[in-house]
Amino acid sequence: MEKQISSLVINRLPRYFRYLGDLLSNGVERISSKELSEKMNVTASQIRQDLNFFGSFGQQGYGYNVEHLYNEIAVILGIKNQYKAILIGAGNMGQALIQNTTFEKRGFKLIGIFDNDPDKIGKEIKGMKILDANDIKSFIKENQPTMAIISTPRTVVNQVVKNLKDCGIHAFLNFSYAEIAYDDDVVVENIHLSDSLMRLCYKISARNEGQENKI
Amino acid sequence: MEKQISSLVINRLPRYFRYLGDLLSNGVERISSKELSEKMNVTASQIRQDLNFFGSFGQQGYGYNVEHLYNEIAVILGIKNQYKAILIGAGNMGQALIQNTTFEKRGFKLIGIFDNDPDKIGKEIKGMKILDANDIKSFIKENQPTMAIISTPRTVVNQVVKNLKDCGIHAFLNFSYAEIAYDDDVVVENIHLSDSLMRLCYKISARNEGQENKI
DNA sequence: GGATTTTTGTGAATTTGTTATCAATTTGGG
DNA sequence: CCCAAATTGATAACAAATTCACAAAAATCC
Repeated sequence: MEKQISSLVINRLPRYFRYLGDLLSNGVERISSKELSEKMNVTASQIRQDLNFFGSFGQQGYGYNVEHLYNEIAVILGIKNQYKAILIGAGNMGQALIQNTTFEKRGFKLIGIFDNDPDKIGKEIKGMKILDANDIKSFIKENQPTMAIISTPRTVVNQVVKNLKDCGIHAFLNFSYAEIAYDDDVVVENIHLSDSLMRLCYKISARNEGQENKI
Repeated sequence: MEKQISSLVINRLPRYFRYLGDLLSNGVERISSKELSEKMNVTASQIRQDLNFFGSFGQQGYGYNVEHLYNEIAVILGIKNQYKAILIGAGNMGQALIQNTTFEKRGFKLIGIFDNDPDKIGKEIKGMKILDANDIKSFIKENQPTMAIISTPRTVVNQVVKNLKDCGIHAFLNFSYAEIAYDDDVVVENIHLSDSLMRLCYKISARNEGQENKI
C-alpha cells in the first residue's frame, strides 16, 4: 500500500509552484532549498522532505533546476489537465473567480455558467451566456463536467450539491458560506471568506494583546 | 510564559462558529461534542481539546450551550471588534469581497476604497466613492485603518504593501497572486484562488488514480 | 585535478498534534 | 430520590509532522 501524502504537503506545493513560476519568468535557472526556504518562510529541510514524497528532483551541490522543478510540481498537482468546470451562481464572487486570469491555467476549463435569476439568465460573461439553473441536469449529461463551483446563497447550497452529486459530479470548489457535507467519494476545496476574516481578526487581536504585554 | 495556541486550532474555530450560528438560528439550545464532531468531520476529542485551550465552556452530562459557546468563540476570535479596513484595488475580487454580507459581521468595517485607474476613481461601491490611490498616505494618517485588503495586480503588490507598512498598517488580507513577505510585526491572511484551484486539481487527479487502481 | 564548499536525500530525533481513556459530574427516567 | 446514561475536562498514549544531522555527490576554485 502506498504511503498517503499529507494534505499539509499538498497545501504547500502551490506556493512553491507560484514562486518557481516567478523565478522562471525572471530567468533564474537554479535555486537551492535554502534560498527557496527563505522566500517561503519554511525550513530548507521541510522543502526537501515535501519534494521527496514525490521523487528526487535536485542534485547535490547544485540545488534544483527551476524549470525542471516547476514542471515536476505541475505534474504532481495535475494542472496540465483541463477538467471541465461549471459555475453555479453568477454572483459577485463567482464572476470574480472566473474572470481571474489564472483560472484557465490551473487545471480547469469553464464550460457553463448557471443562475436562477431571470435578470441574469441570457447575459454574457467572458463570452459565455448565463444559463437557466433548471437546465443543469441535461447540460451535465451532455457535457460531462468534472467540477462545480458553488457560489450560491447558503440556503440552497445543500440541495444544489445533492442534485449535482446525483448527476455524477464529485468535485466542488465551495465559495459559499455553508459547509458541504462530504463523504469519501467527493473532493471539496473550500474558500470561506468569512473564516479568513475571522482568522485575521484573531491574529490582529492576539497581536494587540501581545503588544500591550510588552509595554 | 503563556502556551502558544496552534494555528491549526485557530483554523478550525471559524468553522465551529459558523455551524453554531446556524444552530442558533434554528433554535437549537444545546449540543454535545459528539454531535458537533459528526457535523464537523473531526473527533469529539479534538473539539474538546480545541475549546479547552481557551477555557471550560461545557458541562458534564449536558454538553455545550449553543448560545454561550457561540459567544465565547466570538470573543476568542475577537470579531466583536470593528477594525477599520481599506480596500486597495477595486477589481472584481475586491468588490466581491466587500459586497459579501458577512464582511461587516466578522470584525471589520470598510472605511475606504482605493484604485489608480482614472475610470474607476470617483465611482461608487456600496455608497462609498473609490478614491485615488495617490491619496492613501494622507487618508491613513487621518483615519487610522488597521487592516488593508490587497487586491491589486501582482506586479505592484510588494510596493503597495511596503508603502502601507511604512504608514503603520500591519494587518493584510491578501487576495493577490503574489506572496506577501512578512516579518513578525505583521499579520497576514492569504486567499490564493490559484492555490485552491491547484489543490482541488490535485485531489481530483489523485482520486482518479485511486479509481483506476480499484478496477 | 585535488581540495574545499555546497547541497541534496534520508534516517533518526524531536516536537507537535490527535485520539483514547477515564474519573467526576450532571441529566433524566422511573 | 436513586440509578443508569451521557458527557465533559484532563491526562496519557499514540501518531504525524518537522527539524536535525550527516554521508554522498556535485560544483567551484585555485
